Amino acid sequence: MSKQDVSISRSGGCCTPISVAALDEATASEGAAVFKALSDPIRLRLMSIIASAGAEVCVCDITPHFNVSGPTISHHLRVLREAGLVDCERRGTWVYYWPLPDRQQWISTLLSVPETTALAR
Amino acid sequence: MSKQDVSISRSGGCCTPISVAALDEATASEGAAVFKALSDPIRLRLMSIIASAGAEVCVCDITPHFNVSGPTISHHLRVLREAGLVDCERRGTWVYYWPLPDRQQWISTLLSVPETTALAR
DNA sequence: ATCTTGGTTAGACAGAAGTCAAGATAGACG
DNA sequence: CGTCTATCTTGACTTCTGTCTAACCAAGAT
Repeated sequence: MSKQDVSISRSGGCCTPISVAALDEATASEGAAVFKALSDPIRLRLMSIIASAGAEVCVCDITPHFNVSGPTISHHLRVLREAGLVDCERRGTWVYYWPLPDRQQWISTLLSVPETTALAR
Repeated sequence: MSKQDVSISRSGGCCTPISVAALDEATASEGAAVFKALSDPIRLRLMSIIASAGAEVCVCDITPHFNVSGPTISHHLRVLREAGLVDCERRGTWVYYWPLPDRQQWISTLLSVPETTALAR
């Protein structure tokens, strides 16, 4: 098992990609939890809707896009929230969601493939 | 050894991050399947070991790092293979795995946060 | 206060997923 | 050929997950 300690500081990066160094168990568990939150098609679409909106999104604008019941949407939103990918706030009658880009950027960087590694084999 | 279909449907502008435009259902399902493959701590560590090795990795070098049985490792490696994240080949007595960076890079880009979007709120 | 609308929580259930033991398979070596 | 080693597959078991209905809570309107 080759254990390389090459620590690359990528511009805009916030962690070492898995292509560069193997993850320790704790980081793997934490990362897996975030991936699990995105491992459902509905949640991934929810995340993309919220992240691409460029503003807070009302749940009432989200629900019509899906063919599942309201409680199911609510359940998926909670999973995204508990994974640290979004946050929400009730204002008056409505609840608004917005993305938390830090977590999203973290796992994106975790998966990024540096050029040198991408050419391996 | 095994060759699943790893076609990436680049429908509707493939590498557009979810922060920029919402995903269609098909792309969301495809992306969610890849995230699901990485949603287990053992699989994420397997992926990082294979991706960071810089060379093919023998299963016999992987198994000792984990506290689960051989069949379980084999099962997880199969999941990664069917997700298009790794491929393998038997040579003699041993089976070697190597990363397929395309899929990995695809979802990394999918999650990337452009500067302008990252500053939203 | 009561009703209405928007959203979450609780409970239940079917199906999916992770794990292991046992058996199967593939190749190396006599 | 048979045997040994490394790995995968199968089958069973247990736990987890996605979904629903029903009930509940929060805020505004009547």
